[in-house]
Amino acid sequence: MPKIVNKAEMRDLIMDAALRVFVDKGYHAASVNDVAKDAGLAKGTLYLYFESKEALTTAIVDREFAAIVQGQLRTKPRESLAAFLEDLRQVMDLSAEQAAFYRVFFEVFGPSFASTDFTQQIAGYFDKLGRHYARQIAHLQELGEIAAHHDPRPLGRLLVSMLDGVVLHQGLFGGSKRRKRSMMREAVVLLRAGLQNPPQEADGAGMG
Amino acid sequence: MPKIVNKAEMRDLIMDAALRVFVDKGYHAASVNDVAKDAGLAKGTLYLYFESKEALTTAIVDREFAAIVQGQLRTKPRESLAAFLEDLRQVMDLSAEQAAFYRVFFEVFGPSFASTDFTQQIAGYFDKLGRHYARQIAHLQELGEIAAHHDPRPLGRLLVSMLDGVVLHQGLFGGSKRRKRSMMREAVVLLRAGLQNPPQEADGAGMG
DNA sequence: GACATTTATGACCAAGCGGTCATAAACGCT
DNA sequence: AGCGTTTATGACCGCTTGGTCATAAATGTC
Repeated sequence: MPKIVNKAEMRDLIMDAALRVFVDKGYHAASVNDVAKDAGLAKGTLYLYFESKEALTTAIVDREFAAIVQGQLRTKPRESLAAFLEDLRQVMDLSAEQAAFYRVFFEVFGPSFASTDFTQQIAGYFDKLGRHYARQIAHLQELGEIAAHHDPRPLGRLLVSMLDGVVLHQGLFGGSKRRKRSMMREAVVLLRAGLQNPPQEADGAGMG
Repeated sequence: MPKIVNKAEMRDLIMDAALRVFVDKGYHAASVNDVAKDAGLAKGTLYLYFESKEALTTAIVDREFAAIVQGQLRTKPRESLAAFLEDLRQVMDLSAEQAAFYRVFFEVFGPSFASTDFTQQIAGYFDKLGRHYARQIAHLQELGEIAAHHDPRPLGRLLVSMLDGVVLHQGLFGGSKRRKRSMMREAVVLLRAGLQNPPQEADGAGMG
C-alpha cells in the first residue's frame, strides 16, 4: 500500500513557512519557490497541497485572522468596565509575530488580490468582532458601567477600527517599548473616560 | 528652438493617471504600460518623467500623503475642545478618492517595496501629525478644556493611529453612509468624553 | 522483494514585467 | 522653409514568475 502523509499537518507546515517568508520579504517579493525552500520542499510538492499562491495566501490569512478574532470572541462577557478594558488592551498588545502578520495582511489586501469573496470574508471577521463588542457594551450599560447614551453597535465597530489602527501602526512603524507602553496606557485611560462618562453639554459645539 | 513642455504639470498628470490605475487594479497588478496608456502616453514617455515605477509611486504617496497631513497641520491651534473635535472629525471624513488612495498606500507599504528611507518618511508624517495633536492637547489642557492627567505626546500619537484605523476601515470595507455617520458620531462622542473627563478611580482595575 | 499507489522533484514553459533605445515627431526660432 | 533641440514612441531585451508534468523516490502490504 501507498505512502501516506498527514495532509493537514503538511498544509500547516507550508503555511508556517509561507508566513515566515512573506513577513521577511514581503508578499509580492516572495516567490513560491522561496516558500517551498523554506519549508524544505520542492516547488512541485507545494502545489500538491495548495492549488495556487493565492489559495495558499487566503488560507494563511484565514488561519491567522481567525486566531486573533477568535481569541477575543472566546472571552466571556465581562462584568466590569475594567475587565473589558483589559480585553481591549490585550488586542492592542499583539506579539511581534502577529504584528508582522498584520503588515503582510494589508499588503495582500489590495484590489489586485482581493476577490470580492475574500474582502467580504475579512469584513465579516471585523464585523463579528464589532458585534461582540457591542453586546459587551450593552451588557455593561445595563450594569451602569458604561454611559447609557452610547449606541453599542456603531461604537463596537468603531472600537474595532480604532484598535486595528493602533495595532497596525505598531506593526508598521514599531517604536520603542516605552512608547508603546505609554500609548497603550493612554488608550486605556482615554477609552475608560470616554466610555463611562455621559456627554457633558459643552459650550458652543457647532458641528454640521 | 526646441519644443518645451511643463515638466511639473506632466508629472502631475502622470501621477493622476497612476493613482487612478493603482486604485482600480491594485498597485502590483498595474503595469507601467497601463499607467502610460491611461495618461495617453507611450511607456517610454513616462520614463522621461519618472526614472522607475518605484520613483513614480514614491512621488504619489508623498504628494497624497502630504496633502492629507498638511491639511491638518495648517489648522491653527484651536481654542476649544469642540473645535478640535471638529478637526478630528474631518480627518475621518475623507473623500472616497482619498480613502481609495489609502488602500493603495498600504498595499505599497510592504517590506518588498519599502526602503528604509520610505518607511522613515511615512513614519515621519504620522509622527509630525501626532506632535501637532500633542501641542493642541497641551494648549487645551491649559485652557481647562482637556483633563490634565493626559500625557499629550503619547495621546497625540495614539489619536493618529486610531483615526488612521477608522479611515482605513472605511476605505477597505466601506459600508453605508448611515453606518459611517453613526460611527463618526460615536467617535466624536467617545473622544469628547474621553478627553475632557478626569479618570474616575474605578473599582478593581488590576493591570500588569 | 515485488508491486501498487501516493508523494516528491526540478527542469521546463509561456506570459508578463520593468526598463532601454534607435528612430520619429513636434516644436520654437530665424 | 529649414534647423537644432526637446519630446514621443513602441519594438525589443533580459529576467522572473506562477504553474506543469514526466519521472523518480518512498512507502505499506503480501
